[in-house]
Amino acid sequence: MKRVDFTNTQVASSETARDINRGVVLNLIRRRQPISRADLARVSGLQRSTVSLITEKLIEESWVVYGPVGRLPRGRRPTFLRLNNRKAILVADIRPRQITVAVADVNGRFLAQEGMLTPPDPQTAMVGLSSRFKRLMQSHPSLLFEGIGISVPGRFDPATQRVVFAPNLKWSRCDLKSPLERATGLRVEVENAANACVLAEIWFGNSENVRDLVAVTVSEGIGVGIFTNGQLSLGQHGMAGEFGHVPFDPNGPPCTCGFHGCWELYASNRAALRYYHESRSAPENGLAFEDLLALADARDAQALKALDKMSRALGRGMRTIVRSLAPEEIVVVGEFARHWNRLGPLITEEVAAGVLAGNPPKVRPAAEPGMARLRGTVALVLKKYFGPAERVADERKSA
Amino acid sequence: MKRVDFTNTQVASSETARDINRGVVLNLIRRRQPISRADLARVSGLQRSTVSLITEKLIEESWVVYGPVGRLPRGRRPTFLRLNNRKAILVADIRPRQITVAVADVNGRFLAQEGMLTPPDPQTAMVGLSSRFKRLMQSHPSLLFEGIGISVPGRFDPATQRVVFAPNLKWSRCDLKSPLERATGLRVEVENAANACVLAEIWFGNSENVRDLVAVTVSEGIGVGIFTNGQLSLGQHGMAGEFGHVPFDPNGPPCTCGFHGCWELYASNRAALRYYHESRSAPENGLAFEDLLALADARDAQALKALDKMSRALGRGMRTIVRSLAPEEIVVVGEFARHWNRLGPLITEEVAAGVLAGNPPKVRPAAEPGMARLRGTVALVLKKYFGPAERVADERKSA
DNA sequence: TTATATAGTTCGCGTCTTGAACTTAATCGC
DNA sequence: GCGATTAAGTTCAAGACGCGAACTATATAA
Repeated sequence: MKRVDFTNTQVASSETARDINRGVVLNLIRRRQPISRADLARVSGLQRSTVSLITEKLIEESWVVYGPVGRLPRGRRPTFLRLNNRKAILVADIRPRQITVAVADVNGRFLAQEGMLTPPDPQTAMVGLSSRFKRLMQSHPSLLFEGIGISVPGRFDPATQRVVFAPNLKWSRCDLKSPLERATGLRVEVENAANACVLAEIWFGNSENVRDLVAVTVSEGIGVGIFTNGQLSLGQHGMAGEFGHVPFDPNGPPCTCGFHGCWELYASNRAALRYYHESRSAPENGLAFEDLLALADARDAQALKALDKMSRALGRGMRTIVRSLAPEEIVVVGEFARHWNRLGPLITEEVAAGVLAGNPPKVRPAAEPGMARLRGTVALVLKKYFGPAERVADERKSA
Repeated sequence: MKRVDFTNTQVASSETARDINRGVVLNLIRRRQPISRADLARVSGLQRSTVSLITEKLIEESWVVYGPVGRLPRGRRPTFLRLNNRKAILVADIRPRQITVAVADVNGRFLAQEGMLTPPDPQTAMVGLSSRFKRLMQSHPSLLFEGIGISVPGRFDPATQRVVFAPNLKWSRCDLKSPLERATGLRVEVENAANACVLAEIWFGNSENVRDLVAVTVSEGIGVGIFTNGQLSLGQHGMAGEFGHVPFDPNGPPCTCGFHGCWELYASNRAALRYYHESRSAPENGLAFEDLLALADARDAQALKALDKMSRALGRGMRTIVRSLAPEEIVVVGEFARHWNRLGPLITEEVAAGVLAGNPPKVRPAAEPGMARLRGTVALVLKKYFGPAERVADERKSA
């Protein structure tokens, strides 16, 4: 199965048009399934005949299957089409402490899921991941596995195909792709967790037609994924989005990155814990962020105050994102979002108060915070087969 | 239930392929002229026959003309093709104090240029611009004018087609397009000055194959233009790039934008003047930035110190750009760049010292700082006819 | 049974790129 | 000079694709 073809300047032929239309149809089926060919033609603007030919191929490639037959007040009944949920993706979300491995179908639904502790070195991790992936493939013999997607708490350099910056993970410049590809025989895609969250929102969330969106992942640190002009923005070495290490207060304390006063020192889970301990003027103990959330659940005043302070810092720092990127939406991913009813308005308020002109962006929690990373990596793999979720409108003039 | 717009998915046909190839050929001619059709075929990967057909049309549309005949050690001599320099664009660069109006040919060369003082209100400005444009068209009867490009020291909202944020210009929410289009009969394109500088570099500079570039314009304030994935990133309301109003020191002085400690308070021309006066512990007099540069020319110690300080602040603030966007290049536009030999290294040093991982971006002055805005607006108009300067490699699967 | 409405297919046509064959035009060796 | 060689540029049939009209299939309502 061919995938990409990089030539000097990208020229087009009839096949290019076919590929584009194939992507349009496939993505429409994905978003609006079940849908009839007649509706696909109406929605896409393609001819019914063209849609029939394209879907015939998609069915042949087993991306699409026939669904139920519809009912109409008059006329022949439409045959609905939908994605073939036997097409599946293996995914893994690597986090500093734990790795989650899962099997997902083409619709981003999870069919199996398991966890493992994150080993200290990438080699051990790759061995563990390989065996789990192989086991999952064996235990789901009816599925058609199309690839593997990995999300990492760091930046993945598309040029060198390596993880290059992961301060909260101790692995450095490691190659996660080739060992897994060799072990499983499947293509492996790796992406930063925040970027994965962006894809989750764009592919499986309600932001289908949003062209400029930013995802902010809040955990130990802060990661940001940038989606602009309908595409992920990666930057040199895949380093775009390190807003977590943009200075929030230049006179602030030192950060793991080697600099001072980074945003994530004020607005991450660790920051909230620090605020909590400061307010009790007690030394740091082994309290985990999860415990702080539990205290907040129990309406502990100091825990709530710490979360409030963290949220305000989060909102304040987002002003930098708004001024630099002006996204339409900011999606927040993080355990703290469990208290969105209380904390969301604080963030929104800080963001809105800092807008220079125009409407403030819509700030909202992720559709399914716990699944965002994993689901995004499903999209990461599917993107290669489906084409972009949104096709950038081209403003060329026709002579 | 709201009605969905069904025309939003962009489908392709043979004509789409043709348009893409037309753009590839036209841009190749632009960058490599004079060039033979045989070379175009070699470089593009298209067939010689296809190139011939495409160029025939381009010649018919008078975008391209025959050039001199080449020489080869053997074989038939190639006929070189080049852009028709009778194709022309009218451009204007609106700045807080002065507006520059010019005629440029398709290669970005200027054939006429004149200045006017910026009127206090947009209406008067539009009247003045219209009459100058019409006069320039009349005085160049042999040229084929294809459009008008305007650069403004503010943000242009593509949705409403209005200037929405221009704190250094007092005009608010003004429509520059329709009055000029009515008066001249030509299509008008408006864009922010920093974005125009980006286009100047990408189209006419040496950054042809750069996919992630940022332009920083330094004058009264600081403006930033973002180019990522081979496209300008505009954001909601065209507001992307307002790094000038990202907080540099949250405890700093108030800014015209209503907030405190913005970067441009520390790294703009105004900041340098302030540093100069502070060092002399003298009150602000009518000294213009141009005068400060003249003092620096004369090696005035305090003037140089002020510029040094401004440059270091510039470099420090660029760390935010590097961390958030990770561009391959940062292009600096501003009068101060006249002293690049001294100030450039200071900026580069501050930027390089703040890199989290990977190579630091190349920081360099604009190719032709004085012409960048104007030349960029030429590209702004041409882009509509030529298609994007760089075609984004598409990673869709080919069946 | 007939009229009407809708889904989906078939097929000829136009557009575009391809690639081989062909024409044009130059140099070089003899 | 003259043919061999080399390269530029053109011509043309073939192939791929989307279009759109005509056609088939299948439903409801009168």
